[in-house]
Amino acid sequence: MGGGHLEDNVFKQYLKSKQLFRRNREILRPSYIPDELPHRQQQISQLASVLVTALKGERPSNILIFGKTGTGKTASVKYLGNEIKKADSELNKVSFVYMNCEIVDTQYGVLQNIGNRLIDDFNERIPFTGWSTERVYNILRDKIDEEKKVFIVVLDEIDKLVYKSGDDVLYHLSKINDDLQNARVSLIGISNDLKFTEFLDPRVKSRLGEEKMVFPPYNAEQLKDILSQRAAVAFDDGVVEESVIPLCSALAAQEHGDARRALDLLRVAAEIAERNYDDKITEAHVHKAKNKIELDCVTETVKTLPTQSKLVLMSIILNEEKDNGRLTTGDVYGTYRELSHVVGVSILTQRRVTDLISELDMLGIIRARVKSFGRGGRTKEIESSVPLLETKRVLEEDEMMYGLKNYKPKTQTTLM
DNA sequence: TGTCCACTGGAAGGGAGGGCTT
DNA sequence: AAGCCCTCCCTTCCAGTGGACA
Repeated sequence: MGGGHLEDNVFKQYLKSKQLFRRNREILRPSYIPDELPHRQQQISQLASVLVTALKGERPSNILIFGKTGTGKTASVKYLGNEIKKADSELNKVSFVYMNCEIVDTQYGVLQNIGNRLIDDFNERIPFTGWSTERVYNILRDKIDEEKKVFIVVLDEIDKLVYKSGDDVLYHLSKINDDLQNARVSLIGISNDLKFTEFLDPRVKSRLGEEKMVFPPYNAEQLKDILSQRAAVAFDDGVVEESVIPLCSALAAQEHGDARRALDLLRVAAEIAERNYDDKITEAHVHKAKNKIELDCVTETVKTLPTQSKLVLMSIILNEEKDNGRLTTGDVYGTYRELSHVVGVSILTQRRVTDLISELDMLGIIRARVKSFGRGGRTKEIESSVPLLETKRVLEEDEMMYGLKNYKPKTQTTLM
């Protein structure tokens, strides 16, 4: 490095740049649980009034909590979990087990997971596969019953579990108290789908929903309070321009009052500002953040798709690029067969591909609606709902798809 | 009014892949 | 090694269907 003037030194910008985050940026992550949850006092005290029974050594009623994403359900429950642990630290009569059923979504998985939380000895752990479910249940039951204790088991995203694996586990868990001599178990189910209880066995439904609560969405004002509270800890005074927090709140309020979204907007805006070496967070950063979040979300989902789904998605995109009117399952399947042949993977049946299409629809990557074309038959009408070029680029990054660069499908879709 | 198309989506089950048990 | 168990991904089979057209 020759003796350059500081002006043209590569480190110049770094030296000049200012650290925007005062502390750990975790504070702006939705998973962070602050000491106080604004605008959730009512829900928290209602929950507390039910759960306090546990501290008296008796079983609290089971609770079902409903509310859209980002309405503070998980945060409130975890917050109470911590409070209970504090209150119980001397007596140690209560155990709090939290589990996310989107990650653990099988009967076996749920039982195994709860069981292993209670087993310290590594050698006694329940293996993630191999045993019969009944055996896992028996171990779990015995383990729970060892002490006179109250177990509060939280099943977050419980609807996912029910849709995937039915209600057998819930049946057993909600009835486990009949098999216990000493301990007591109470369940807290968290769901953002109000209707999932319709899929439950009536007995399970009534046992699980002894208490029900709904978390309403936050409005823009409330979101502002939440953001201000966290921003005050995360940033120094004056770093956040005045209009930034109201803007984040307003944008998130449009998305059914999603606090998670509001926090993400603010955090990503700050990150963008930091990367640009700006010393303030402005509205422009928030708008950029909004686009980035949306695009990242798509990119991430597409990237993590299994190969076969990627091929199906690619087929849809290629067809759409040709733009020949409506796109049906048959068209997509035709192209899909072609592509699979080109890249040399096994070709799935149309039945299976229908399911993959439905999955893509559920992920929000495409839109697929069943429609009847009279004599033309009844089938899904498909259109992608992501930016074509970007998505295609992401798909092409997959080694599997190398052979498809610049590939033009041959299948002629019949024109309208 | 009925026909008939091009699928849809449920049911059942196979088999591979993880792993435990004896 | 043989015999289990549980889950995932997939196939086979098939009754069912909305609505344009004859």
